[in-house]
Amino acid sequence: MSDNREKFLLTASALMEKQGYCGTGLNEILEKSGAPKGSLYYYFPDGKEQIASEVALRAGKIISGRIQERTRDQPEAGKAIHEFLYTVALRMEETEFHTGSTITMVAMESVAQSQRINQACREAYGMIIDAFKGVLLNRGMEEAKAVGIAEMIVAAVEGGIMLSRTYQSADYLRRVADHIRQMLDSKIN
Amino acid sequence: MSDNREKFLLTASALMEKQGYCGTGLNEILEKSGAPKGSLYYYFPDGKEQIASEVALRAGKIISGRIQERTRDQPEAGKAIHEFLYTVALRMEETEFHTGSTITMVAMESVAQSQRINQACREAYGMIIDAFKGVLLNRGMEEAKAVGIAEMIVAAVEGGIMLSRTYQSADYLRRVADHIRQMLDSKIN
DNA sequence: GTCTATACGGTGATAGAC
DNA sequence: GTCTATCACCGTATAGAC
Repeated sequence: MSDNREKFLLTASALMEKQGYCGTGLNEILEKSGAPKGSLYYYFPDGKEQIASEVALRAGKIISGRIQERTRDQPEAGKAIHEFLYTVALRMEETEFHTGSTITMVAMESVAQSQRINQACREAYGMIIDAFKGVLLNRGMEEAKAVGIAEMIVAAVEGGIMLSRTYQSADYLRRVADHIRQMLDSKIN
Repeated sequence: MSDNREKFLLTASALMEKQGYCGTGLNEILEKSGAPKGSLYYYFPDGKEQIASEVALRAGKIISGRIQERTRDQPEAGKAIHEFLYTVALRMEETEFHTGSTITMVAMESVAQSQRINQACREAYGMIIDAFKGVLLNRGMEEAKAVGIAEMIVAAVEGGIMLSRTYQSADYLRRVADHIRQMLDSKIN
């Protein structure tokens, strides 16, 4: 829990979110973090692979945490998730669309690169799916149905983020959010 | 339209689909394609950037073409798209999940890398969205509605492919396909 | 915990001969 | 059209001093 370790991981997250795993060099992370060069392999003895794994897990924790927090006060599932996704869209605009896809960036490359990173990405996505599932369960949806719908939400949202990133317009994600809300409202039957 | 140029582009497509833009080296493409080393910058004077752009555009053409062909004989939109997506799922299983995401792989990295590649990815996604839109229009859906739904389909499918890739299970994509069919059938009202 | 130095292979790209 | 040689730079990782 050292300060320099934390600084390093934070910078690595930002850079990999923007450029991906292969596109981000250790030297670049070192530079931008301002962390001491000598301590890299002290904190991360397994090198880049370990760093990327921790970046993915960290993102999974943060995002699932945000989902829980920001949906807490809204009793309707559709409205709660819709509001959350709109804040994500806003954040994408504020960060020049270099945000909202840490896990995706690392996950896509990991399949051909590293078993360890791939496993971390699975766990990270698992946390997010579980978070959405929790929102649905708390509003009275039955377990079996909630898992499937939570997966659908994650798929649609990740795709929407990807389109928004490519076209540099958060409206793709917003339309996905609108559709999800509409779907959830109709599923209440 | 030389043979060696074609060989080269084909190999580049396969490798970038698997490993992404930064993760794929020109030397690797050269080796695996068997194309002559000396002709790389003769066919692609703008280097890697040009290659990736052509890879993305090529993928857009191929995929949109497949959508048109394989949905032609099925009069119901929901069923047609569902069947198409199931063939994609099958193909993912057959290729160890290194398939179905050429544009996505290149697109995610391109935003921070190259304006030119990014533009090519927009056009490529445009072709795919148009292809799905065409399927819906041909079955009688009105224009304005069709664009939005086509975008939703692409978002959900891309997200589903990404989850399938990460978890090495085509069932994520299949569940997305099931959901899309259900959605389209209900939209007929 | 942090530093410096360094090893070693790889990267995209270019020049000039044939 | 293709080849070879070569460029300058970058990548990750390690060793050993402090």
